[in-house]
Amino acid sequence: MPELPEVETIKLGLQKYLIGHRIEGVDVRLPKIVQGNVKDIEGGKVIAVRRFGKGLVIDLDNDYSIAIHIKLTGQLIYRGPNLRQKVKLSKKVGGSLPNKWTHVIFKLKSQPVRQAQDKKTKVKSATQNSKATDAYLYYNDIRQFGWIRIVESSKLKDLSFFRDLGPEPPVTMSIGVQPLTLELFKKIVNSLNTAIKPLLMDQKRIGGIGNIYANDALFDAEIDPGRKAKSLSDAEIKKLYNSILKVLKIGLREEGASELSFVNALGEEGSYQNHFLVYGREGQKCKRCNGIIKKIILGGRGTYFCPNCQK
DNA sequence: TGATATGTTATCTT
DNA sequence: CAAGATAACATATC
Repeated sequence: MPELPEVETIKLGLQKYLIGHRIEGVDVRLPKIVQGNVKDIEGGKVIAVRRFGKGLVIDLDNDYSIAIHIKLTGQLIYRGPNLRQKVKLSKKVGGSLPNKWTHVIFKLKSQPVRQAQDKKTKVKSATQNSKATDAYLYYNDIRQFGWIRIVESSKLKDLSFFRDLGPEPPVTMSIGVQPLTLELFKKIVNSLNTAIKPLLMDQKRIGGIGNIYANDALFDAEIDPGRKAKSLSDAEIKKLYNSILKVLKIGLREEGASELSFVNALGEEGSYQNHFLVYGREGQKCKRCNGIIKKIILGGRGTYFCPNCQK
């Protein structure tokens, strides 16, 4: 599912391709996805793209921001002049864009490419300036759970999702929320009597971890997902903390897991799904011992673990 | 055909 | 009030 590594992958793509583009207009095909007034972002230029947990923010130069949560099946796909040649859309996009799952289209104009002109053509700068090209950012969402909110940049913190987001594991260059240090993690884990896995996935306590990485981190740390958080020893907490950072980093390296509909900002798949430690491996052999991976429901979510080596 | 999957939020129960 | 359970959302896929 789209979790920290997946959303970070999209963020990096948008940073690369979207910054400098001006929003010409927004075509909202499914109104329930968008809240706020799209007129507020028309004419605004993209100056930054940020990520908070699993949430994305596109900042404009007119003091408005676009806050986005892709939930389970959202996709943000860029098409425009910054694209390198031959980018093949994944099948998960559902055909050429826009398609029946495209609910919002941001129509953009790229800024003129100044450095592209060489010395000889300096004279042409006037025409060059008028040569901004069209670009598009498509929001696709099969299950329509995601949301896009137009909000004044200064009021982002008022959105409940951002306001209530817990500290997140420090695995990227810059993070928008408080970093989850080992000390902080210890404090959170020690103070709660809930099962450890639902705790890892609780965005209000820890930001960015979802079902895939929670399962894999607990497997890596050899901890039973159903253990009460309070019952973990300091050594186990430390091990789990390191496992969380480890699996998230591998997820980042693999540019996310293309489970369900995840694709990056160019519509390409990630590859962490080829590296799952336990996630989705019900009935298969444990990668560490002879155990058979079992699936249970914890906190209403599918939970995979090896009863033989996760204690 | 019907069960399943899932992140987040809302609502109800304990 | 905290925390757990459950449902709701929507739809492709098995």
